[in-house]
Amino acid sequence: MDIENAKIPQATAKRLPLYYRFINNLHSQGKMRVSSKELSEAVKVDSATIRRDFSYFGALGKKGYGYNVEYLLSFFRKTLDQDETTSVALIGVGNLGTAFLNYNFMKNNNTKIEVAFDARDERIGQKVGGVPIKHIDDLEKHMEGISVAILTVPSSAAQGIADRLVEAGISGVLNFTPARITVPSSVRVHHIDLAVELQALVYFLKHYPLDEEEDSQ
Amino acid sequence: MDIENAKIPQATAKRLPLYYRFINNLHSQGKMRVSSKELSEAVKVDSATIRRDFSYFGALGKKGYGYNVEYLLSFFRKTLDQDETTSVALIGVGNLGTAFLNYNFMKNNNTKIEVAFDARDERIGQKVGGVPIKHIDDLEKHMEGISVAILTVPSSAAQGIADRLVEAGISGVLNFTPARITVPSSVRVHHIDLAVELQALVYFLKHYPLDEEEDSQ
DNA sequence: ACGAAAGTGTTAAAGCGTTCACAATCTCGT
DNA sequence: ACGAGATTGTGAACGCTTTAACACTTTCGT
Repeated sequence: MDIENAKIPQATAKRLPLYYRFINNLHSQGKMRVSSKELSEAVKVDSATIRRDFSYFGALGKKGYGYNVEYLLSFFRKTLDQDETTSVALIGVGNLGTAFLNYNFMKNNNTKIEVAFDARDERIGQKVGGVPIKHIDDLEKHMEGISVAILTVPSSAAQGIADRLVEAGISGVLNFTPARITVPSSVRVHHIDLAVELQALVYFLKHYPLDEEEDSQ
Repeated sequence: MDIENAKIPQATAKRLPLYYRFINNLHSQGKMRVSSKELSEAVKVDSATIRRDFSYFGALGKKGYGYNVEYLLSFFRKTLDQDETTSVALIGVGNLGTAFLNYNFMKNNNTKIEVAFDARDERIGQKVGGVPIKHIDDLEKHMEGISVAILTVPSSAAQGIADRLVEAGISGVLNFTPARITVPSSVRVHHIDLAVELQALVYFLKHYPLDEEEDSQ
């Protein structure tokens, strides 16, 4: 099954969760069918791109009709492995970490934050968003079955914790610290740098024509 | 001056804030020179890409030597308009919003969050991270001189507030809600969807070979 | 039952971004 | 003052992504 999946372009793969959520919305609104044009307006992705994306999975739609919402939904559920849950740990229960814990990921997602870690004693033993908080010193004791970590710690602590996560066998890290962490090539790291995002937006505003539009990602 | 700037690829523009921060770090460490190779290891961007990026601004380095940190720094300061501050409003003082307010943006940036808005009465009048909180009903009264908005509200409120921001003359929106907002083409919107980022990371882990590495953005 | 309208799936082209590879240039120790 | 070593800036190749465009299929109102 991976042979087929491996052929899907990365750009497409990044849009799948987005498609899935909107199709989910349509379904709960009771909508039965949808065209690439309609979907395009909702998710702000060119309709040709949507058709192309879908076509990597075969012929999901019908010419002259569009896509059956129910069918699309069940297809995406399978494809995104919605049934098989990925266990996630969150490191650093500050404001950003708390935001994540309170976000109801299970609603549409195949991921669950099983455990959170913090360095402050007064936090230990509490639950936030239903997730128990453990002490960062005990990281290694609670990492069984965890394959992904969300890193929302001060940037000075990032590399040290990353090293421990790698040691504990992590597969992927979502890094919200400004620090660019170094890990073995077998570990996938995605950086999301809030300050950079804001600064980049400002740069675009100042230097790019203000009347033709592309979109974020 | 825009004629020159408009030629810079978007991918490059997105990396500029990142470069700027690391050059800043080097400078405060007292480093006098840096090569594209060194910088590459720090920011996790291919050294050829860095040289290419820099070359869009002319010849910033010296062959056989590298780049003078001080010169690079002053150049980037100019280029990123570090001197001219952009005023930002933050809408929605939840956990995520609070994280932003406590982030010291002025440290390295040309942006300042001047005002925050929330719908909960008990929040009004407080300050978070030095930023005063106003009631969302009074949005229009406090938007003078604000050109960018950070949207950290519940997604159900996103479009309504976006409409009001547009009415108030906003230029750019950093949208953290899962909702894809609709705005005139003269307004730039960047979406950052935390759930999608996490889900995309998981998807990559499951479906892409685990031993060759690219990087986030 | 037919024909116009709708809308997919895909081929082909254009656009963008990254990376290779190396000539040109500068540095620096001796 | 020289030559080995370092490192840039960039032409060219490559690969990925988007977009245009349209043949083909299905729908649906009359």
